[in-house]
Amino acid sequence: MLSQSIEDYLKIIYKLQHGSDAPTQVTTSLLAERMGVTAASATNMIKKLAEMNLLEYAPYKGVALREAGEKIALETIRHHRLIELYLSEALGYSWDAVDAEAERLEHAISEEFEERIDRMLGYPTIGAHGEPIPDKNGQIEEQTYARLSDIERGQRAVVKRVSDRDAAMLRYMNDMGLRLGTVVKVCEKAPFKGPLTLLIEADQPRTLGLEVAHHIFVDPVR
Amino acid sequence: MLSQSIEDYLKIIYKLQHGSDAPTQVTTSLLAERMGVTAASATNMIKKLAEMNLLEYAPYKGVALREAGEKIALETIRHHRLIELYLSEALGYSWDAVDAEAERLEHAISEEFEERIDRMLGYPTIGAHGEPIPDKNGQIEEQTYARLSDIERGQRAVVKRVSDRDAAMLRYMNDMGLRLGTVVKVCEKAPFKGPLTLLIEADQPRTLGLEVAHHIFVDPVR
DNA sequence: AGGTAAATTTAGTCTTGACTAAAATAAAGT
DNA sequence: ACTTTATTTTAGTCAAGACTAAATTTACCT
Repeated sequence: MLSQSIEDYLKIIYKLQHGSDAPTQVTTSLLAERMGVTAASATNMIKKLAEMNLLEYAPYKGVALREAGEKIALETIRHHRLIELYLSEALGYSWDAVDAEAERLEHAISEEFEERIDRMLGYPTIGAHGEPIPDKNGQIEEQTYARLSDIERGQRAVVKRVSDRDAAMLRYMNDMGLRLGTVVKVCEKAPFKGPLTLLIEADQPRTLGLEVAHHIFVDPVR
Repeated sequence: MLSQSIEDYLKIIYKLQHGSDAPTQVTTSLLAERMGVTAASATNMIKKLAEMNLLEYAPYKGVALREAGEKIALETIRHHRLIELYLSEALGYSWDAVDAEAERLEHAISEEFEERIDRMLGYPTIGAHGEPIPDKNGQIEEQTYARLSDIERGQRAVVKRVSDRDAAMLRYMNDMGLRLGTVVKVCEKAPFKGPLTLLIEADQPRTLGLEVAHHIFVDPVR
């Protein structure tokens, strides 16, 4: 059994490698920042993980997962996303609360638990925030969506995925009526990186800052 | 936040102090054995817990929980038993599998999780193996039942609680048709600590070793 | 190409919670 | 009361995973 810490490092490296704003290199400091540790601590762990053949390590350059490391990362991500969805569907958790809870539970559940909630949820492939859920074999279907901030004026789009990095932002989106599947229309785009004016479903027009719109992924309609 | 290890020590001390076969003293070696560590390790932890005012420690004599320690123990036990019941009721876990899963989950869940499953279960007071579940304030109603091994020949009784220490034994009881609420009648008691012959509900008579019968707690009927 | 700033690694510590081996204490029998 | 045995504690290690401070490497700028 691998430590919680190791699973977290691998998971974060995977996300950095495959995320929507994926950096060229997964650097020590980036990893340290996401893990909430100092760069020195991250270096230590990286060396250990490289020793275990879980990742490729080029000192001063960065890291990349090896196959074994990616497998563990995907298994951990699968746990996380299944648990998030379960908390939301079966226990009535709100959008912004599932991540913190899943963060701890993902390391504590057994294969049996994973299988049971997977079955109860009907073998889902999309998580609570629209993320793809890796299957039991570690297969994952990465989708690429447009950012709401990049949608043209007048265009309509369906919310497909949101960033789960900031709970407060999720709460804000939720309060605005933005959920997965919500249809929005971009009415205005203020110049100089100004806010968008949106029509959310058939509601009143609302304005939304670019920063938030940048974290909402959509599928343009028609 | 207290470590998982500390919660486990406190929980085990509580159970040793209040269990059905409660020893006069909770000794270092008993605690070490239940924790699966050496006596030296247990001594270390005991000293630490005494330092934290979580327990009373008389070197070479034994330990007893102080109020603060008991509170934590009961909170941990509450988590454990609510999770066990949830696994069994909501996720279809078998009797013998819930303990191992709850052992890890009990340290990972939040207050919100506790409250949600508590509500979903209808604020239960009895756990999956018949144990009382402490309430949110740490109030617990300890019940004392007779052991099936002590029931007189000819007497009928209702299964109220079973020991959850041994998963294999739980599986065996389950296979025999023994559940909470099951009515049994003691038909025979073989001499020299021999087995019992039981009528389980309206089924065929079956024999049951004293060792197992010792771990089944019942309420005599009429 | 040289110099500086930023990023990274190294070196050495700390805490937690385990371990073994040895010493100390308590209990039990004659 | 003394000796033997079992239990408990002390002393000293170890591994994991964090930290700070110092040294090193890279990258960038003129």
